[in-house]
Amino acid sequence: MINFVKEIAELLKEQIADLELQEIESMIETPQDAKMGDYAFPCFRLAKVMRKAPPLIAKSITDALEGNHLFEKVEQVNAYVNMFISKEEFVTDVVKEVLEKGADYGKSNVGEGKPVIVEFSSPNIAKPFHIGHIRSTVIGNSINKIYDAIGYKVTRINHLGDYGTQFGKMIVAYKHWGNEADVVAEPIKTLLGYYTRFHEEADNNPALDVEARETFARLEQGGEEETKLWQWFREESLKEFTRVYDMLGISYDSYAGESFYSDKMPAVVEELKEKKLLVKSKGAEIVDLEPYGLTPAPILKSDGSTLYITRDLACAKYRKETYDFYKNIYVVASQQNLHFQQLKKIMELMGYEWAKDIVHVQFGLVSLEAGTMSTRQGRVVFLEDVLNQAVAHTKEIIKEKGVATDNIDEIAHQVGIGAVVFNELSNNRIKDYVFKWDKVLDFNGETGPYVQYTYARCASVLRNAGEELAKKAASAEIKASYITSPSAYELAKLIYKMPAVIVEAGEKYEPSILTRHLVDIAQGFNRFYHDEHILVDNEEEKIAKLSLVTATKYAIKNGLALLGIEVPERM
RNA sequence: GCAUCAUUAGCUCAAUUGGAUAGAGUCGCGCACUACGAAUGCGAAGGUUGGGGGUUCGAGUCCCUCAUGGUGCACCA
Repeated sequence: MINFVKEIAELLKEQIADLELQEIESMIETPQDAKMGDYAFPCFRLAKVMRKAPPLIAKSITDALEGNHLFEKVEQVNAYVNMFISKEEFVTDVVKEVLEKGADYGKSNVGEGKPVIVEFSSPNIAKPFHIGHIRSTVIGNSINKIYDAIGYKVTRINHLGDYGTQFGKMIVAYKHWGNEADVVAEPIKTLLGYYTRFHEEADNNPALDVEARETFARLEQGGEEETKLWQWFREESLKEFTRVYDMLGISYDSYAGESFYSDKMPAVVEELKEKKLLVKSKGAEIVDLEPYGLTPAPILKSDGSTLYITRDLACAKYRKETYDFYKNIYVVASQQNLHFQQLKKIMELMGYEWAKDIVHVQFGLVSLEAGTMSTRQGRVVFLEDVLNQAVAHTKEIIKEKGVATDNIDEIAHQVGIGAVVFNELSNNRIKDYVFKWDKVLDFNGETGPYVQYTYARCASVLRNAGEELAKKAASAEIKASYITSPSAYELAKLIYKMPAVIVEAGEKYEPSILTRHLVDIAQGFNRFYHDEHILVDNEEEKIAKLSLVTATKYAIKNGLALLGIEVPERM
């Protein structure tokens, strides 16, 4: 496919000797309003080097570019050079490219196979998997897919919260009041019940806390009974998590959680001591980060036991040794900002230059209308319930609309789950939001179902055209002059832009950039669909238009796949 | 108190990282189903980009300051 920006930059370079090619390339813009051209070049910055008024520079560049086969028209407006690409050439190029690449359209190799780790979801064992967990889970999944698509070698890790003093409490509670059958029937709700009961009883009975600490100590030392119980809790919890992951179509390369690093901590602590970073303070062993504007990081408690950050230090080292990562990405809430700042700083102080490759992809808080979520106060919405509700709601709509299908369950699943995921990936990660049922279940406007509907519409047109024509549209030479109308051309431009959008979404760890672009493509198609009749009598025209429909279909399908969303052929 | 993130149309959010007249969706209003799917499209309306300074050819974007809100501030994870 022609790289227009590059081609234009080379043409401009002939006119502007004072700037580097790369700089010129970065200055080329695509105007917000199509009336001002496909590409624009602002000349303000040239005024100083060229010692001429910007509009005059723009004029001379415009004159020089005019007549080049690449352009249909070149205009000077004030300090801007507005360039209009030759439409037929452009549309032919885009459609051909998409049809050739098919399922691979949108992929690239900017990563050159470099290894990247994405840690995401990472729920705590024996705690409910609620709507707040959707963020890390869905954003992380998408970042994985995007990095894979732009040529990195990704490793997907679920860093389970399966370690810490809380498990001492859990084991004690189970031994006092537990029942095996209840745990098997409903693991998380039951275990959570034990956990809250422990806290209630411990308020009046401090002996329980002592017992919990001792129990955890035995667990750390590999005590047989404790280990067995802990493993059982872990397995049962994981079964519940997996149910949700299956619904979302998510899988992992590794479930190495916190406990995995328990035997790797002593070495790191030793290393910190050797490098004289560890100091004693108020009974604990800490790393003093005050010179760097951070609060001190405790590494060992007064009783010598370890902490969350101790494990994360061991974890980062292990990952570097095991995967030799180019980037180690943590998709974790912004609340843990300080933790990751400390982690990076300590790695840096230890002399690891790759500390800079630790990336904290943070996101805002999800709350409920009643306030922030609190499992103890029963103020919580379970993710599984949201997914099930969305699927059920979709099923009703499908019935209502009388969609002719014999796999209503599959479609309801694709659309219902897709709606929830798309909604999550629509906004900037950093924004806080309040979960509202009617918003998740609203399928009009800029939503997942809207984009999926557009896909189904493409599929429908191609079905109506018949297999033979659809095949021709996917392979034959097309008469591009039939698809250069404003709406067809705008649609082609949006499809052309998608691979670059995917790279940008990856570089910024921001799937919403892709989500929004898919809405643009869907809007572009629906406008085209309304403006023009596709299945006309003239066969050449029909095939040309169908090829654009086919290209749109691929773009939407491939794009949604990177968000972790499937597409229905009808809905 | 310190740190940090946010604040853009009634509501939910964009804005090519300093560029042209700040754009979408939604709510409400007015239209369009006897063409290929109305989970759609079109039109009108809606703005002192939280306030105030500054930097420059040019600021929603960068700097300072104030206000409001979220989050975090050593032995939880």
